[in-house]
Amino acid sequence: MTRLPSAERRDLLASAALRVIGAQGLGQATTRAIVAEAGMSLASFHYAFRSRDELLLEVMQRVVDAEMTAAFRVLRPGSDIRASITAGLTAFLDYVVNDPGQERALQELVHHAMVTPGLEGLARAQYSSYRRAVTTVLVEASRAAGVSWTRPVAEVARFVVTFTDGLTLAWLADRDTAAARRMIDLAVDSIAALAASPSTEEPAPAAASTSPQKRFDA
Amino acid sequence: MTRLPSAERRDLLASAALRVIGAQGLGQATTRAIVAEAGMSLASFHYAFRSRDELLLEVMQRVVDAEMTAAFRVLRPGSDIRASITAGLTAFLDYVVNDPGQERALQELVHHAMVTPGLEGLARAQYSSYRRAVTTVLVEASRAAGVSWTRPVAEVARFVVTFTDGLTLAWLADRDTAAARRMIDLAVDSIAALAASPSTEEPAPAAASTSPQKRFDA
DNA sequence: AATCGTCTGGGACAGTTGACCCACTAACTA
DNA sequence: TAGTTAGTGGGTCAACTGTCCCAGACGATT
Repeated sequence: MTRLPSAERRDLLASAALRVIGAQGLGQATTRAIVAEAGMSLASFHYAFRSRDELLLEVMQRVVDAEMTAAFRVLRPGSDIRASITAGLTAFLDYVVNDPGQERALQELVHHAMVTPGLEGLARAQYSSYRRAVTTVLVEASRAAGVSWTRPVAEVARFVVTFTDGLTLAWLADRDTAAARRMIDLAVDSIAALAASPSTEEPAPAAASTSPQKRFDA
Repeated sequence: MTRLPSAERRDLLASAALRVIGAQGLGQATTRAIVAEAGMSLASFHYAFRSRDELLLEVMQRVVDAEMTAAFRVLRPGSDIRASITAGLTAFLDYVVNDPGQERALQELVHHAMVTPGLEGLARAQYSSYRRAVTTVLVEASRAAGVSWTRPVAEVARFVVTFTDGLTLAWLADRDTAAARRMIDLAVDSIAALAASPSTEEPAPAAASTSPQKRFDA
């Protein structure tokens, strides 16, 4: 095998681990399976990582980054808030459909973190950075469309993440993309109902209560 | 250990396995850990089950049943569709909060089924029976309230399940019950927006408002 | 009471796993 | 060139895992 700097080797092992976890589950992601996927020997593994747990930690951090940069990068906020939301959710679904393993791995790693002593906080952190990314997107989208959210943006962001998580899990289980797109349609209505135009009194589509007339910006 | 009929022993082992999986994850749910939790010997395990996989299969089927009977049993459809939805979702959240391990175990088992050859269909089946149960509840609730759904009930059911899954995952990760209840408020608006009184062509005016104060009653 | 099938406990076994060690090689440096 | 560091391969180890076996104990039937 060619000689590689340690950092790059860690990279290779982490992405190999991600592939194995996505395809066969965390339980099958043994050090041997991972190095086989990466095409190196066991010794190289323990040269780059002190232990399997250390690798898993690196994989988790890496996945969150990838998720945020890749899934929401495509968003192009426009003047129509509904179109923006649709585009964002559709891009997310496409991302999942395109690489189901990564998403599967992500969820399995979250579960792993939840039950592993010392890693409990990681699941929480993963989620909070996840929501923060969505919050940024939401603020940007509402600004571009000239609307404001009728609930705190953090709350809207949590709602969006709640939906995408459920969407992901369902799609991973039954791979019904058409049904997933129908869910996006419904979700768009729900989320758009939380946006109100401050200037013109255009009634929100369908009907959801925008009872507290208080507006939340950024 | 006292003498037990085989069926009851399978029962004991299955629920012990469920507890172990919920508390420590599927990876730690070894045959030894399971029999220790159940308070029996290894031999008893292989007397009741041919293999660990067979036990896991039984656990999965059992969990779906428990979920459906326990989580939705409490629903008492009333004349107000919003109240019915709120009650249903709140009951579900309470169920999760009350026994987080079971829900954690459920999700982990779904992931396990998704990557295990021969069990791929089980994840799908689990979801479909899950949705069927929700469908039943929705039909009952709309009938009691004298409203109809503006989208196919199956679609509404999928929407509800999508939401509850996302809600569950988020709560398991950060245990923020107050935030979860706020999500329920938002979801209730979204779902109620899909119900229309058949007498009027227009969707329900959503006179009921989202009051952040009434978050704590069910 | 004798017998037989049901059930139990302890122990054993082979395979797998994470971790590690040591001799070896390639690249860089002085 | 010689020396030093960074990286590698293969083999090894103890621990753990799922599974199995066997000697025996219980309960019902005869």
